[in-house]
Amino acid sequence: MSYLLAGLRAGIERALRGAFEAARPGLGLDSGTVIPPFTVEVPRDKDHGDFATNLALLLTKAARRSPRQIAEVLVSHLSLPELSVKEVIIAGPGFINFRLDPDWLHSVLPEIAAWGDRYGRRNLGGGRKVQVEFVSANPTGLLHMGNARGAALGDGIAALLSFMGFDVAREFYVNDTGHQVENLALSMEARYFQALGRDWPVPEDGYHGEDLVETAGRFVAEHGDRFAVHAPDERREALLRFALEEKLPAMRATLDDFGVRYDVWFSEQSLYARGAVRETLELLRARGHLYEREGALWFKAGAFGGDKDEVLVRQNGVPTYFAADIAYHKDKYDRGFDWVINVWGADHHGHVPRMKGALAALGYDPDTLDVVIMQLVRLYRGGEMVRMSKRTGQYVTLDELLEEVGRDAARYFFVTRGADSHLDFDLDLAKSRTNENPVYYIQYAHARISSLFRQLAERGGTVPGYQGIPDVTLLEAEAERALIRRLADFPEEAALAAYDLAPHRIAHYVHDVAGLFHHFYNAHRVLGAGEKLEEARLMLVNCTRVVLKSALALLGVSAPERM
RNA sequence: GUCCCAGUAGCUCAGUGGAUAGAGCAACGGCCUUCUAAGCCGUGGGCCGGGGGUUCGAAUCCCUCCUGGGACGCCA
Repeated sequence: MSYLLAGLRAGIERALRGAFEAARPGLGLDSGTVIPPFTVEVPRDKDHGDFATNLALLLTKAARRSPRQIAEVLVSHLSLPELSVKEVIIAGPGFINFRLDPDWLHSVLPEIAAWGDRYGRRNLGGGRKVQVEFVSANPTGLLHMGNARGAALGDGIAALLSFMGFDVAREFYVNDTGHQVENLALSMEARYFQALGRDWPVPEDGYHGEDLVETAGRFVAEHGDRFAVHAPDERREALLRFALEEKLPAMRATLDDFGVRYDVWFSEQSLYARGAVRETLELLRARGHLYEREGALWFKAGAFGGDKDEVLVRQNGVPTYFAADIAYHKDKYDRGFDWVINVWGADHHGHVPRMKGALAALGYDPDTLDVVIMQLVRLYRGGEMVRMSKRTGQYVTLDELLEEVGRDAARYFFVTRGADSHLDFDLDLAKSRTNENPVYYIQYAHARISSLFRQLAERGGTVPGYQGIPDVTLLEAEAERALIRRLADFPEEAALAAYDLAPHRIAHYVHDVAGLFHHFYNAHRVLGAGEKLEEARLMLVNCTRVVLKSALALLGVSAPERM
């Protein structure tokens, strides 16, 4: 709702609290009765007014009479000074409905025009530092569909929180050490010898992607066969370094093409290099949360809500991934983030309780860590599921997806569904240039408006803006009022989406706005509607453009001026 | 076996305590000498997986069962 509408809602809420207090004696409620957690919401059905509250329904037990009777008592004590509430009606089982003076809509467009591209922004965060970590793929190959969904989701969440006034940092955790990286080294070694004509198979659990064949080929071009005779450790080290120096910038470039820019690329290796892992282990040990068993060092995760205890240092003395991850999360808090959000694939959900447990063990509030668990992505082409297997190296990469369907469609499709729904990505739909495709439907609305403005400029006209607000009371057609009403929802929608860490709400909202615009556009002429009416409609159209553009920006989707 | 996610229109999914459950696509029927038809209008389509419970009120919360996916490693 517009800021004005939000104010009205807050005013109604206050008035209801006042009415509750005043109605205590009449309802036979003693002073110990607290007001129940009632809602003031916008009813789905327009006939039920602009706002409705369930307060009376929630008081039936305490007041021991029918909700409609309670509602009548409440309403008799209700005073709504200075609010543009036109009537209050008791309806249905006992809802109290508030109908606003319909003229309130007239204030929406001037409000949007005044805020411009800042319309919808809030300062709920007050500059609080929040970190969003997402993708964090192993630097061992190319980015796949799961990474892509994580990128779109994480970036969308970050954008929403930024819109809400948080100081947001986007971070990529680079797993540049450990078992997976060793696998990469061994896979590179195999591809290296293969390039030199030797029969040397890629390890069973190695990386079988074709990209390593090319990487090894470039290594040979640069270094020839001289590493063939080196000690294996040196050879693998050189191959690994070469691969990482190629893979990391490649992933960065891909994500850049996807419209995702990180503030920090955080190296896991760096945690070891500066002793952060050891320090964290010492801290946990000092707090009495570790013990040794069978030559390994264990964390008492079970005592902190985990399913079972977890190994932090193996028998062979090498810390586990989990140990490094704890050190990493401690580092996040040490850097001053007081809210930490991770976007993880569903295959990591079991990691959540022990990570939170580790934070609790270190003395942090585990509730300051939010982990958004994202379900898997399935690709469809021609109605058939595209089988993907990392082991065989057969999977569609993000690069290929961007090549095939383009950035906007990819970004939009990945955030159309809630994170905890499986995502079926229909490649044919995403790249179709027809009305089947929701991305183009929305972008088309923006392009149409832009086209209007081009023609207006050719006629020497200007878009009504900050000075000289036109007479918006002329916008009384149903299609106009419906569009204005929906534009008024934007700040509330953005706030709810941020609160739920759910960009898909914005995806649905912006589609809705586009639909209302197309409906309006088809029913009413803008240019040539008559001087006063044309001005008013231009203003409506411009405000629609502002909201479309802002909402699309939150999703990382462009707002084209032509299509 | 234990835990997590999902099950809503033919398909893909929104809606997670409110009043008569929505959208897109698909199906069917209309609208282009007029600001972009990548558009609009209309029609049909639902035991909200089954059962039980809590509540004035349940798609939404609880229990149980069924189905699909995922996790349960000194991998990450």
